Amino acid sequence: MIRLVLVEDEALVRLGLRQLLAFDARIDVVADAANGLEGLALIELERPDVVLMDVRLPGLSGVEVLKAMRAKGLATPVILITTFDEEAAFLQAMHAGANAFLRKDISLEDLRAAIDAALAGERVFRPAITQVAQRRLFEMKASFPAAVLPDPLTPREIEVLRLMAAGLSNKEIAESLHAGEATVKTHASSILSKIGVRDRTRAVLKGLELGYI
Amino acid sequence: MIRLVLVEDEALVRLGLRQLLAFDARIDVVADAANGLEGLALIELERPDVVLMDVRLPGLSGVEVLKAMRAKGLATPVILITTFDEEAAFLQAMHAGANAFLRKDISLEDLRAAIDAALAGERVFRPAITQVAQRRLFEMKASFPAAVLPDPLTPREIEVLRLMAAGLSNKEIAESLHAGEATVKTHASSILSKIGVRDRTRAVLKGLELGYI
DNA sequence: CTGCGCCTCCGCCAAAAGGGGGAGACGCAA
DNA sequence: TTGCGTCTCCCCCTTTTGGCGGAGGCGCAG
Repeated sequence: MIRLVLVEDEALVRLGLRQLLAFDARIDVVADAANGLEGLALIELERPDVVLMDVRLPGLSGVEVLKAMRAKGLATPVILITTFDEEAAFLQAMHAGANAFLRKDISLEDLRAAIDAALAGERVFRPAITQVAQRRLFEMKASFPAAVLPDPLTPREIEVLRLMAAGLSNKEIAESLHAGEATVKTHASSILSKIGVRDRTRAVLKGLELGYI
Repeated sequence: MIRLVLVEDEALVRLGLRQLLAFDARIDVVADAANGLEGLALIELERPDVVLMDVRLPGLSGVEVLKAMRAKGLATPVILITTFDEEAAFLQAMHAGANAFLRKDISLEDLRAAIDAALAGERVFRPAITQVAQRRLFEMKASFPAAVLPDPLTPREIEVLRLMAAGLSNKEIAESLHAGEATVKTHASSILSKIGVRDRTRAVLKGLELGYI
C-alpha cells in the first residue's frame, strides 16, 4: 500500500484528487491538509511514502513546505501540482528537490505514472509542463542552478507588490507605507527587474503566479 | 430523483463536485460538460431538473449559457458557482435569472440547500457571497437593474484588454492589432471607464474577475 | 433615411511609470 | 571591523499612460 499525504487548500480539488486517487487501489490517502503548515506537520507525523501537494497554499507555499521537509532531512518524494504553468515556481520546485511538477488538468494515468516514478526516486516533469519551462530546465542543467532561479523579493518589496496588485499608484503606495514616492519607485524598479518583467501589470500577474500575492 | 447537469471545465473540480453530489442519494448527475457550448447542448438534450454550472468556462461563459437557456425558453433552475467573488458576474447572473450564485468553497449543506431552493423556484444568493455584492443587490432591487450592470466591452475592447493582460504596451497592442496607437488608447480609455478602474493594472485584474481574460 | 454603436484616428496635455546613477543609515553576520 | 543586504531618499531623464474633445467611415436596426 502506498501511503500518500495530500495537501491542497481548495476543498473541491482536494475531493477531486482523493476521488482520482481512489481509482488506484494501491494508494491510501492517509491524511490531507488544507494549508502548508498543517501539511508539513502531517508529513512529519505520518511519514508517508509520497506527498501530493499544491504549489499555492495559504501560509506556507508548497515549495516552502518542500524546502522545510528537505531541511529536516525528509527525503519523501514530493509531487507538486499547480493550476497554471508557473515557471518560476517550477524552477524553485526543481531546485528544492521536487520529484514531479504537474498541472491540475492531468489525467489519472499521468498522476499514477508520476507517483510510481516518484516512488522509484525518479524526477519527472514531463506531463503538462510548458515548453518554456522545459527549455529552461535544460539551461538550468547546463549552467548554475541558482542563475536561473528568480531572485526572491524582500519583505518590503512584497508589500509594495501587493499594493501594486491592489491598484495603487506609487504615490498611494508611499502614503500607505509611510514612505517617500522615490522609495516606492526604487522598490518597484527592483521588483520588475527581479521577476523579469517590464511593467507593473505583468508584475502583478507574475506575482500572482509566484504566490507573492 | 433529482436530475442534475454539471458544467465545469476543471476536471478536478468536476470530480470534486460529483463526489460532493454523490453524498446526496436524491441527486443523479445525468451528464457533465467541460465547456459552455457542450453544456448548453446537454441541457437542451437532457432537460434536467437543475443545472450546476461554473461561471467561467471556455467558450461560452456560465452566464452566457444561462442567457441562452432563458432565451430558448428553458426555465430550468441554474446554480452558478465561481472560484472568486465575482461581483459583476454575480450581477449579470442575477439579471439573467440565475437561481443561486455560490462560491466554490461551499459546504455540502450549502450546496444541497441551494439545490433544494432552486428546485422550489427560489433564488438564493446568501451563502458565501460578498457583502458588497449583497449591498449592490439591494441597490439593484431599488433602482433600475440595468443601471448597476457593468457596461459590456465590445469585441475589440476585449481583444485590447487581453493584450493588456499579456503585458503589451499600447504601441505593441497597436502593432499586434494592425491599428494605430491612438486607436488603442481610445479603446484602453473606454475599457477603464467601462469597468470602473483607473489604470491597466486593475483593469487586467478586473478583466480576470469578469471572465474577459 | 436616420440614428446609433463601433472602429478608426487626430491633437493636446498632465500624470505616472520606469531607467540610470548616487548616497546615507541600519542591522546582521562573518 | 568590514562587508552585505535592506530600506530610505535624491537627481535627471525618457517613455507610457490616461483624460479631453473632436471627427470620419461603416454597418445595422428602427
